[in-house]
Amino acid sequence: MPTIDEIARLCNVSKTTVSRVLNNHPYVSKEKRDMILKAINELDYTPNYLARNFRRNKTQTIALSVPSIDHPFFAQLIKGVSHEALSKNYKVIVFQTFYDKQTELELLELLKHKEVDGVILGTLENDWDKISHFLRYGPILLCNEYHHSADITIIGYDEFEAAYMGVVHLIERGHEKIGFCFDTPYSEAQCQRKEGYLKALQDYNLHHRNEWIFGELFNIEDGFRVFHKIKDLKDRPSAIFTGNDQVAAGIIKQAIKNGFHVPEDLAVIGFDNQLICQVVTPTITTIDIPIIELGQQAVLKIIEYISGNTSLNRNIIKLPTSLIIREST
Amino acid sequence: MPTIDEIARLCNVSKTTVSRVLNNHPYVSKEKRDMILKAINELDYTPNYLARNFRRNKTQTIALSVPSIDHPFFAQLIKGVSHEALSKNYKVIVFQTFYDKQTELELLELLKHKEVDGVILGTLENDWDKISHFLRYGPILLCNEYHHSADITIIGYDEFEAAYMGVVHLIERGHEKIGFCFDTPYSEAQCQRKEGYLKALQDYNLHHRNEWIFGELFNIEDGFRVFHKIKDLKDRPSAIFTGNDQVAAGIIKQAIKNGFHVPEDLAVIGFDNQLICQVVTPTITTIDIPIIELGQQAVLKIIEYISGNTSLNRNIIKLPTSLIIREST
DNA sequence: ATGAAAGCGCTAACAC
DNA sequence: GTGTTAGCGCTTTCAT
Repeated sequence: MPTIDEIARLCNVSKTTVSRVLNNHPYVSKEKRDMILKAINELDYTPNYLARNFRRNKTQTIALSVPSIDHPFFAQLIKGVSHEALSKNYKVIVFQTFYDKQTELELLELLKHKEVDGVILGTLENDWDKISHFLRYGPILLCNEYHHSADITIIGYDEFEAAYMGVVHLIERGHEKIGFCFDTPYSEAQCQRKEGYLKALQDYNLHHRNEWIFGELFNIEDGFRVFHKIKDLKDRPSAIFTGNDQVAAGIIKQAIKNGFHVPEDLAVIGFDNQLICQVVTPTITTIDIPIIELGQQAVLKIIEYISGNTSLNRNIIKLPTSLIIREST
Repeated sequence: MPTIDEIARLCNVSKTTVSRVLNNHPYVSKEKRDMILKAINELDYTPNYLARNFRRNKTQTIALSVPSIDHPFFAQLIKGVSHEALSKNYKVIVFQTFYDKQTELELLELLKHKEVDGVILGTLENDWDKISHFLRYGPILLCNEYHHSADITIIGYDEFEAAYMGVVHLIERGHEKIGFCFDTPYSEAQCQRKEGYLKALQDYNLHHRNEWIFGELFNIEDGFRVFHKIKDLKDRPSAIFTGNDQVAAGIIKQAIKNGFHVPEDLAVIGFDNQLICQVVTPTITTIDIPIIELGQQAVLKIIEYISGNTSLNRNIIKLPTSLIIREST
């Protein structure tokens, strides 16, 4: 591959001038510019980005963490982030934590090693004080997760309100015994949802039982399992807020198989508004989340920080959610 | 951040010695090694990978192209690739082509710019001669796509056999009028499937009609649409090979909605064995593909090429597939 | 408007 | 075993 020196030599100019042309700097005569451009074309020259990035001390890369790529919610988040990043000339490396603390810390090492310019955490496995320590190596922001005090930008939606909205919908459908599902108990986002659930019950003078609350639920198979737990209960809820379309689909599938009518015997509400909602019978009522926008916003913010235009500070951005009513409630 | 020079100065050694310790070279006295390790620890020093990679002329990054991330098949492929790459100390950047030729060529520019060390194409949008030109900048290999003559490693499975197996299953279930779906007509992989379909019909003395063959089918919504096309046919197929679980799910969903019995009125077979097969009613018969292994193999191969241990040549690797019989056939 | 020269942080060929 | 030295390809002062 030719280098900038060869172009310079060929054109009888200094490499400074070639560099100026490459970077669209002013103060290069049209004459020289044209000559250089011609040489670049003829030699099929491209700047070596490895060298350029080294010199500029920038990787033009951002890291995105997700628990697992093959989860529809995160696949969409990745899509949003990748698309926006690309249009801003950034590359994205996706890092799966598999819900593991250590793996998340390894991701943050990328920042320390100058392998990425910034990190978007789409999931949060460690306590914040383990993570904040890495802020001195580059910007980090939270997307789709929440922390009560971290001094960084947090991009998400109102988890409390979304859960409240869903549970109120169930109540308005006449349900008085409503269950609740979540994934990881240490997620503050999940805790906010639970508060929304409890607040809705309280506002309508309803009560819950602890045995109606189920944790560690992530996918369809978990939904299969939780249905059987519900079925075996002496005092069963008549409706359930699942917090996850996959879990909702799993519950519905097993419910039908076991002779339940949905929504009559068990109403189910999902979360995320994934395509699966439209394909399950009955179709699934759910909460729509603007996932793509979540990713876009995160990219725009992290680039702002990388460029140094803004200094890091606490900044909560909440995008709107909406209830999508279908057949399962 | 401290540099290698500071460590060297602190320890009264040359940076060469520090570098040797960093890279686990032999011939460093235990005494100096310990002293250097201690200094590294105290100063919280990490090598600057931007500099190291520049020096070594390696990015330690591979690119993976997929049509779209939020497609379950590709999400799993990404998962397989990422996981394997990580364990080999490579980063992965995922690139979505959105089935666009130009976007694919932009991805290959990464290779030219030295932004990645190698490329795994999980989809193929351009003619091969447009792509082969980039081989001089680094290794490229095909995963899940096929080309009749490209002189590179191609990792996939026997598309012909998989389709043949699926169609024979339908025939054995008593069907004589069998339809076929595909996504893009220019994909050689898809063409091989079609040949498998035709061969199966031929071996059992059956015929097809051109109106039973449907193209440009990718997702659930496309499945919705194709069902209506089938329904409106005067002479309808009684079974359909969809080549895609999402499409199968869409067809089934609409079929049920329109009073069809599945599989009695219309048998449907999917492809990929995604989780969706287990959640749709009836559950979907499909072809299982070892997607994760596909990704792993691709990574191992590309790293072999990057390391220069092997020179590029035509090499077809086909992993085994299997029929998973469920309720939709 | 242009060029000379320094240097980013690291590795490796070579000498001792 | 260890150090000296050159240099990867580029950008960026600074001088002219």
